Amino acid sequence: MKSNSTTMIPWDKKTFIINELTQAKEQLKQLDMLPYPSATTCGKLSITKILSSLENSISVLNGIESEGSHDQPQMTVAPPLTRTESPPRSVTGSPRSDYDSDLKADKKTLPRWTEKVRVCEQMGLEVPLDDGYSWRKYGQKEILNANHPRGYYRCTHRNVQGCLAMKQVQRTDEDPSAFNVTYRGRHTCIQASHLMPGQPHKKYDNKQNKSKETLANFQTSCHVKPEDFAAQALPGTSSFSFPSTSTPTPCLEKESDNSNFSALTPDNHFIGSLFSSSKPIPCLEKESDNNSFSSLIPDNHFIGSLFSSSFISPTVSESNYLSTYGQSLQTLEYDVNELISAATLDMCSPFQDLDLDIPIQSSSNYQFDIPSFFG
DNA sequence: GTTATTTGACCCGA
DNA sequence: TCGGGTCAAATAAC
Repeated sequence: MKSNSTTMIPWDKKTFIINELTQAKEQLKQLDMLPYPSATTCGKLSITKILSSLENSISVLNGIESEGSHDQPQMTVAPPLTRTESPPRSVTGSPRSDYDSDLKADKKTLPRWTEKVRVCEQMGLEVPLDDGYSWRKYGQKEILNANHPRGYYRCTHRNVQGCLAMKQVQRTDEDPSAFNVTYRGRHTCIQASHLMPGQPHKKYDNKQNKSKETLANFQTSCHVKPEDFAAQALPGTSSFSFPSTSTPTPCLEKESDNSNFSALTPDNHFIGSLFSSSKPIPCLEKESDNNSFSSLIPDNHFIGSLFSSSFISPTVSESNYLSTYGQSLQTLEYDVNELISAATLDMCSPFQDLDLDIPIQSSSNYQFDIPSFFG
């Protein structure tokens, strides 16, 4: 299990990151000034959110700058804690085991954050789609003043690997297609292996076939330049489209207080999902209630917040990473690519976690080499 | 047979 | 006392 308490950032790199974040912010501001066609209003919103995320990241880094040693400033990235949960207990009231006692102690300090997940009604989903982890439902409860019950889930590998991750899922009253998902604790299990490219989630084997077809088509026929992405996002340019597929790829929208990405093709199909081999992605909207998680992600993943939802757990699914990577290409171009390169060189990169060989070049003529990327 | 889900009951904090 | 969270037996699904 990785450390999630403190993270050290060399002083010169921190300054560099601040500069790069600032540049990225300015570029996004310029993009934000451009008019958007109606089909890309989600993207417009995303830029606003990204700007917010950048500003928060910069302010946090500046905050570090003003405190402590300049040689080795410390960035505390531990997420905010809530202690609203009563410890587990046995029916008899007696401790069940030392293991459970440990769980009891650990659960008091579990991080907690909430995301709002929206599913497309046309998908016919009754619950938010799998977030890449395996969950086991252990309870459901009617909640006072709520029209819908709250489901309680814990990590499937809780008993085997002692993973304390849990989540609560509750449909919102105001929007039946939206769910509030409250996570507690981070995964310490080895689910990353289930999520590596080429190893689809077993629950979605059938549904993945068409996504794989899409991926195959995409791999064999696309070389994507950042300017291509930009062109389709900007008005007055020819629209970009991916190879046709029999599977409409639903849109995905992630929101948080600090970051937001929507990578939508002209017909509102989510680009990132084309990078995903694990499962189809419904129209999701994730909205974090936790500010600090967006900018400061444990394990030095804070930079990932620029391109992802509010929280990236250590073993986040590849679809999240891949899709957000595509989004980064689409929206941030040169400066941010350079920023990613710098940040991932010396920090614990989410891409490194996934052992992905992603070529990021500091060139305006950069070509996203899909075959080698997926090779 | 194994694993996951459902659901009523129990426990605990506010 | 009440409401939220969890347990665990029963049931369903694979």
